[in-house]
Amino acid sequence: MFNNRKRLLEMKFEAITIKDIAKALGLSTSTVSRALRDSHEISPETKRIVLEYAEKNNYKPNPIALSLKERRSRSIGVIVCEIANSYFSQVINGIESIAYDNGYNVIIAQSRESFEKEILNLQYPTSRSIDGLIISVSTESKDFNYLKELHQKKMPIVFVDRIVDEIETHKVIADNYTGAYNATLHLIECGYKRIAAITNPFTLSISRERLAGYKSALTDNGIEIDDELIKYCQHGGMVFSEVQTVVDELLANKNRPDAIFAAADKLTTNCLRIFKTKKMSVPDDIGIIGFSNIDLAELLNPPMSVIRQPAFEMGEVAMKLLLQVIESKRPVTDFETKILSTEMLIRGSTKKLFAKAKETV
Amino acid sequence: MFNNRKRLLEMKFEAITIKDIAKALGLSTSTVSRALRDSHEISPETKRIVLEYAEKNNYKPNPIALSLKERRSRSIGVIVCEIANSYFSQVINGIESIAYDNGYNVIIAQSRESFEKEILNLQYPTSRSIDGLIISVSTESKDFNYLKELHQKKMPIVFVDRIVDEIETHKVIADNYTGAYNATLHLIECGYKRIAAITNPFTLSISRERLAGYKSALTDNGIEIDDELIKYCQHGGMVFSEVQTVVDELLANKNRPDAIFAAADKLTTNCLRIFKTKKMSVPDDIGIIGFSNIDLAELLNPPMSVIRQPAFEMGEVAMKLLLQVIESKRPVTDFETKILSTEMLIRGSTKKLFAKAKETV
DNA sequence: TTGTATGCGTTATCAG
DNA sequence: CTGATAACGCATACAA
Repeated sequence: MFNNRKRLLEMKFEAITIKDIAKALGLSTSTVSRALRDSHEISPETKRIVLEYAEKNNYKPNPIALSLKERRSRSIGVIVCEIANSYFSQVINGIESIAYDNGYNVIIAQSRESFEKEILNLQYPTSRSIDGLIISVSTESKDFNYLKELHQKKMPIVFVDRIVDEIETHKVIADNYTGAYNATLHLIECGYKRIAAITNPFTLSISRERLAGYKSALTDNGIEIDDELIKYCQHGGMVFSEVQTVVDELLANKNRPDAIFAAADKLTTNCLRIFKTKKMSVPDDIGIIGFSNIDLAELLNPPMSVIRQPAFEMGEVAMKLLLQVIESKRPVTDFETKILSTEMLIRGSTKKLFAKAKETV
Repeated sequence: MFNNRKRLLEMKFEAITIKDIAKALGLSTSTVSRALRDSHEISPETKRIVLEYAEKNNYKPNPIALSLKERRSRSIGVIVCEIANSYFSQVINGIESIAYDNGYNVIIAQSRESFEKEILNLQYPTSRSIDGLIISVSTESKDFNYLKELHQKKMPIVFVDRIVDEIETHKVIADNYTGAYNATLHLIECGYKRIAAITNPFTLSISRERLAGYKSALTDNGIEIDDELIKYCQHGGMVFSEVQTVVDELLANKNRPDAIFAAADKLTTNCLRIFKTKKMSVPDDIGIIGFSNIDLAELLNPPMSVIRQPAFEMGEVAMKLLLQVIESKRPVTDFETKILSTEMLIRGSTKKLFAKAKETV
């Protein structure tokens, strides 16, 4: 490739700058700048001329130059494990909507449940091109030093869903404990006795919270907790075979579970996929309930009930909190944890079972 | 709020700059800059010192300053109507994956099917803070002058899915014609005679392509096209009531259709939702097939078949094309339109009908 | 091999 | 009311 740089410059559109306006109008750049910002110390006549010329030539301030000067980019970073996950895409939807209303850009990156990618994603934009960060940590992440450092350096951070307890900043989560408790309770009320749980690694806050709810529901109803019925998926269900393995283990159990509680979106989806390939009907062969935010779920009369998180709202709340910090309407020390309620959608065959169970009472 | 600006400066972390390193080491900024870039004209000793100091103090170049200097931001813009739509979230997934591999940031904005928002979203980042744009136009957009202007100004643009014919640039689409043709054919083969179509406005390329496929399949099989059976949703199904209205119109038809072809993700989903509220079972009362990329669809033994677009791949291809243009590995005049195949997933009751139809042949 | 000066586009400070 | 100058952080042409 020959003189690439020069060619680039030739080809690329050169937008009009303040300097161009100044030259064309025989003014100084500072006058033009002030006129454009409608400063009171500029004569109406000059203002008119400048504004007119700017309008006609479609002048737009260069956001990058502004960012350099103001040391703020008016953009925020969002890191989630996966965009094409209905829960996270709904969260992002909420974030974007508030960001848009406030003139902020949203830069998105996926960790794909990999700690390494999370760090890499953090590094570049983090250094100085984003004003704040909304993050849901990956299943793989155990070492949060990088985030801690960032936080100490005063980067505004808001955690959504998968939070880090040790870092004191704003957090937005669903009421995972209650959600899991009610889900497990529902299975119990349907008549199931041996209820297994498939969950993400214990390193994730959501796993701990949901597992606690699951356990409480069991003990509150006089069912003993069997650790053999609790299975962890290290990669959060990103690797299909992983879910397959734990399900196989469960089904091979001498004392096979009669129901499963899936503690995360991806796990729920993959569980269903497995039962499909095994040609097992759910919940005739096995009862199942899981966290899920997939849109179509409620439409297709699926064979299971789901716990749904207020994803869009969580995104909105997270972005609002982040804005408060960025625009320092709120000191960094005054942080809070917002807990939003989950919703349980009871339907399909579980519903019938549930009704039957109620009848016999 | 008192001296906000000053407070901001105090609070905000000031990252280390080249200037700081130079001062600390008693060197000039240019020497430091060159040492960091591993220039050959710097002595190994100096390099070592600089690199060591930079490492120790966790120096990171300021991306914004770099952008200003190099007149490129290493970030691209993506505009879709809705992120929380499984098709688009999968496209974005593909875009992000290629962008990440090449060190690009992805800035996302939603038009929410509104032309006004599309323009507004375009304006800010477009001016100079993105190096390229991937866009899927909104249902509302009829006037593409803004995009044309952008294109003339040499902003690299790639269209995905919903393209603009008049603008000569790279385009990535699914084979909508064939997808719609096969979908309609499938309904015909299932024994349906009066097949309605619910579609987005004709202004969208996908609507035109899909409707053409639908019509061809009908005429090829000796079925007359009935314009009363073709219904348009001006807001692309974003407004639920809109879909409800057209479905009601169809069902109120003296000569009621026995099947429906839904020509877009959102329309398919909302059709199902309507039949659910009407307590109509699909396809016992009415046959239905539609475009849909929802993940769970294949898992729940849904009552319908779907046409699926290769969303992730479309995103990947779009980003690769965009990179070629941005890094001028390819002249702007040499553009191409990539057409990727759709996939039809036949299942549920439609499958049984289909099998029965085949038997009787 | 290193340093000085300049510019990227903008705004703020100070001077006129 | 307006203009010259410096600065934001970095890279590079030119000097030494």
